[in-house]
Amino acid sequence: MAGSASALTPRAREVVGIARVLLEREGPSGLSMRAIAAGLGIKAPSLYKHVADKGALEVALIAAGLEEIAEAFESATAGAADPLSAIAREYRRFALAHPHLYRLMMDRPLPREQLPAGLEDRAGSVLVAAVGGDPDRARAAFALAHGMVSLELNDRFPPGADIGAAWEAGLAALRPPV
Amino acid sequence: MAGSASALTPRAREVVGIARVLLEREGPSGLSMRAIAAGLGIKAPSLYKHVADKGALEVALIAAGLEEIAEAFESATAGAADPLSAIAREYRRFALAHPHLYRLMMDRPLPREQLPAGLEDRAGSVLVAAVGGDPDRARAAFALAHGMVSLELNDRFPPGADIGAAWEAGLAALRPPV
DNA sequence: GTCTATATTGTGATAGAC
DNA sequence: GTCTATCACAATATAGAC
Repeated sequence: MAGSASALTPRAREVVGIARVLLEREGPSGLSMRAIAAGLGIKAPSLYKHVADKGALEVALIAAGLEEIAEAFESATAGAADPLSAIAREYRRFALAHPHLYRLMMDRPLPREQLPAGLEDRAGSVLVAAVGGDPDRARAAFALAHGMVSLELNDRFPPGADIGAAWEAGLAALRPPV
Repeated sequence: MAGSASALTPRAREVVGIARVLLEREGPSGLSMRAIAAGLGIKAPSLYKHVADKGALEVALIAAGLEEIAEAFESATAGAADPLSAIAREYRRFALAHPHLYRLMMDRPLPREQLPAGLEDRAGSVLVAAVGGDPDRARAAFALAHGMVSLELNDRFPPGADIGAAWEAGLAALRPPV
């Protein structure tokens, strides 16, 4: 069975909440079991009563991020005149607001079997619609967006670059014909 | 002074060579000073007679990769009818052939002050020409390419996806008008 | 549900002899 | 240019008491 979303106990939810704060504030090296435990005022071994291991904790963080993105896409495109631009805006906003979470979500294969069923498709289908129905075009748009934010987060564009203009150049090319 | 390419001694070049083999064969966790030394038949502390520290070693790996890409771009576009496609083909080939080196090169800010002067621009100017002269379009093309290979390397496309078709959809949109 | 104590394994790096 | 010995540090995770 794919998509067995292991239900979290309330205390486990607190653990994940602290983990997210720590990740976003200190970066990936701040995401240690010791630090998470300290954030809750307990000791590291106690965490293992609430989450199986560090991997399960990371999966919970990833799932939460994906859900946020899917929701943002859905509400941003509802009745939008230019849904592709709306999605792009939300995508960039999410990545810049949560750079460490974004990297945790993207810099590795998706743990598909441990994610709620259908979660991956939720954001995907909105994007396919926004480019006019062609899945290949949607994948190119996904790559454009992921490439843009990942280059921006890693400071890979030259100092004077107009990142907004680069986005617009890419979106103009991929926008569906009127 | 930017671009102070610290000249490597012949022995240092051997160290970097082994490091690259190890990185590509074992992944980033295989790139330890102990393992590199073992590959040369010496002990880890001896490495510090040849390279300042692990960071300098990584910079040397990154510079070598960038030079390979710049050369590939230059020879692939010389007299090419469709230079953008030629660049895309070389870019993807490089990333798929050296996935761990590619990630080492891309998943962090560029160490610009420690790189040979002009290296970053070499690949960049070829790309700007290939999209017709617009730097914003060139940055969108860069993002598309980086996004495509990074999603492919991390298995982020759904199982049935036609990655070649997604590339073509993106390139068709960014190709300069005839 | 929390604790202490501990196992296990790893890392990069330095001092100083030869 | 290489060695041995070692520092200093960090990590995830388990056992077993309370």
